[in-house]
Amino acid sequence: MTSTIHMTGALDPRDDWSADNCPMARALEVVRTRSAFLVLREAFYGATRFEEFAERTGLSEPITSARLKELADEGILRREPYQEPGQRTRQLYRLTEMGEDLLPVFVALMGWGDKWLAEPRSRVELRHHDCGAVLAAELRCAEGHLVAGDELDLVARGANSVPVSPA
Amino acid sequence: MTSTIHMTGALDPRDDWSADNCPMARALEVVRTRSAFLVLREAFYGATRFEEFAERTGLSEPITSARLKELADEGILRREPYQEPGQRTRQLYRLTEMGEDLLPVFVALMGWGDKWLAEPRSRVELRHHDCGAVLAAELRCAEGHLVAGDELDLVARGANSVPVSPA
DNA sequence: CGGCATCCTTAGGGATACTG
DNA sequence: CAGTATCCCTAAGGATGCCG
Repeated sequence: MTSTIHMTGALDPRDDWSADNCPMARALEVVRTRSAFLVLREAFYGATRFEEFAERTGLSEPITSARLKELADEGILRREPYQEPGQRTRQLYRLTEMGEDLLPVFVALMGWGDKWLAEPRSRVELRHHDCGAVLAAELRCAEGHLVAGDELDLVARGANSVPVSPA
Repeated sequence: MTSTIHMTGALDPRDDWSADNCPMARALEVVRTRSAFLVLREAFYGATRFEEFAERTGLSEPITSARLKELADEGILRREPYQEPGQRTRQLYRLTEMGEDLLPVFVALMGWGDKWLAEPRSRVELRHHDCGAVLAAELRCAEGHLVAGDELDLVARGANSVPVSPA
């Protein structure tokens, strides 16, 4: 099979979708830097305090600080004040719903990395908590069909005719 | 719900999985730069010739050249010689199976970008060719269950007991 | 402990010019 | 058309030091 995405309709979707208006590109911007990725990964692992982030990511404090601030400004992390007795008020950083929604991106990355460049093979994997089975990110349509790589069409939003591939 | 990933077992999986041995981080390395992402996106759109890549991505030729070479070296693109009459032999660049397998990553990015930062809203979407329904990247386990963000366990590979979350 | 300011090094990427 | 080589600018990120 070939995973080329078929394009249909009058306009070349790339014209609408290239450069700044591409949702993939914009999403990638959020995760793209090594530091942002590491901070988010540790957030998924449950880190909440500044020092946890700095220590677990291995990032310098200035970078950790900058990334936490940016991610909070973008709405991906939420600051939550806390106070330990005798200490001043500090901030916790938690994933917002927007941040949690990044999980499929991370799982997709993990699946690909595990399959294709796992040397040395990671000794760790993600499982479904309820049944213990291994996780994967799957491509499915709203009808519930598993979608193979050559069954994608890129179409104008809202068009309701079933698109016909030019190929 | 919270999407914190539960960690189970004797070893802290992060110790095995942090830094260089993290499959997510390694996967991200491949797509991370703006140029690599754009080249891959156009490959999914069906670009094969050098000039197509340079033109559609808007990247300079040197960068296009470097990225095509790197992606080919990494096994994500494959060079394929072709010759037009009277011309010297040139190369086409096609996605390998390894490259095609990146599709869920792109779809996951797209879904997130569409949901959370689509302003202006993209007028384009991905559909299932056969039924016309909109696509999404879903988290499912090998048993076929849809997995919510708080139902993940990070466990040592191959452990066969159903893990119990410490939380 | 939880940060911010400063400085410096390196990697990403554009412009331009050149080659087969 | 399909690239390379060179040069330069900018952004990512570490080290160090300071401050509440």
